[in-house]
Amino acid sequence: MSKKDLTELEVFELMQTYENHTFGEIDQHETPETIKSYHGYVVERSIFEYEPNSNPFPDLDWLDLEIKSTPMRETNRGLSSKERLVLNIINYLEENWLDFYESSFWKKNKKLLVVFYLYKNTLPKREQKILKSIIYKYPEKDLKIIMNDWLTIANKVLSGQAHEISERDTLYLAACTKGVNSDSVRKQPFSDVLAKQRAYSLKASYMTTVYNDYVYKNRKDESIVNDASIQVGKFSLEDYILKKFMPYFGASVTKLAELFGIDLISQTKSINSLIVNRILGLKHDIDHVEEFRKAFIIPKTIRIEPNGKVKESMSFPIFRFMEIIHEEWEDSEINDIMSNGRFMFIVFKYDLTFREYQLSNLKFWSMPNIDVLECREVWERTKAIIINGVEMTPTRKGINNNLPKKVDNSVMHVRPHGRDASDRLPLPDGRMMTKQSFWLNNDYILKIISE
DNA sequence: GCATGATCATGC
DNA sequence: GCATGATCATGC
Repeated sequence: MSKKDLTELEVFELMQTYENHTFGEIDQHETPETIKSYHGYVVERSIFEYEPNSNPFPDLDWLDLEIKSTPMRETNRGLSSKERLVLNIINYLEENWLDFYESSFWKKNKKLLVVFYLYKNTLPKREQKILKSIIYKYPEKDLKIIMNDWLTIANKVLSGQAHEISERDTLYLAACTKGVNSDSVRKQPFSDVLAKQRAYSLKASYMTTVYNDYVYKNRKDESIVNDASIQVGKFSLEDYILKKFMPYFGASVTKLAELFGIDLISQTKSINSLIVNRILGLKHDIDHVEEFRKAFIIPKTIRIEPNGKVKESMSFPIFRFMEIIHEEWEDSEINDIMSNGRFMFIVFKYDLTFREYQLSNLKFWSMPNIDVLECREVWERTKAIIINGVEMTPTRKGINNNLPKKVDNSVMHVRPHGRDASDRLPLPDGRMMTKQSFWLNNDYILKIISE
């Protein structure tokens, strides 16, 4: 039977038969592993029997179905998408920037057959396995966010700023660079400046959530938007979140706690987060908000003290000494957070007149590349120190170490982060050390939220 | 007052 | 019991 006769359901059922199969088992053409898009080649040629191409219409055009393969990898937090899902290249000159439904993105990618496979850097490509294949249609509320993302990209091009496009401009759909090197540039319609070649892509955070939605249907993710929350071109996800906070700006922590029925006693370390949860109307943890996970939005509360300063640096998840020594910066969790995360800072500021903390500001922010480089420097130094053997010196205040300190870098440092000092992990040389994590410097945070 | 080691509160 | 966000504590 020709593959051209298959219905959508039959395509889905066909792909299920390949789950847990390696690409080597599927391949009927001895596809060389040196091909960059090896996995896609194998699926398209050996399962669907056509030559990979760059047509403007979907691969299985009679079904409006575009085929995509994407790697998942194992992390400390379960499976997560290894990279963004790259779609078609953007032709700035020929794209219809006035109508989303006429765009090359929508025409080619309105419906996707996504083949998730398990990536392991220890395995050759032919031994990597297909995990799941799904036929993916964007849920209505996702589509609105995607359309807003597309408009953001379109507006950059229409104002002659295609060279200023950044992946961080958008939430789910992004324009990622695509080309052999930074010399891959293209003309844009409303400026003489050449712009980097880019492709539409779905963010890795988005793909991770799509995968987990599919595999773990009873997940704890909680959505904060519905189909009507966002208006394309008028009201973004960030506008929507801001609107939820608006009524409470200027209110004191005491008052907000009272309003939401939160007991103030013995909750000093969590009171501000609890208030934020209630403002967003959450039942569960703020880390399990669907839209935050898809867009990689990282909520953080910040306190400004009576002296106008941020006293505390900002912590991130611990790293494992035995893992960081084998990692590269590009694959590290902290790089992912700083390069791809979008921070949502909720600021509580001490008011000198009323002598209390008040909810004062909400700010979305992404770290500039130049500061990510600083983080990298700290990370590389941390890795080197751990490989060379950490120096630990007992003092009256605890055990001092020689990992990167706040005074060493303007952006990030390393600090203990555990239940207490006895909460430890092994070092490469067998000694144990209190768990550590990366922290953004308090003065750096103050600078960001003051801008 | 700051820098940095240590610890608390919460949710899963 | 652990991970994590947030804050505390104290020597200098």
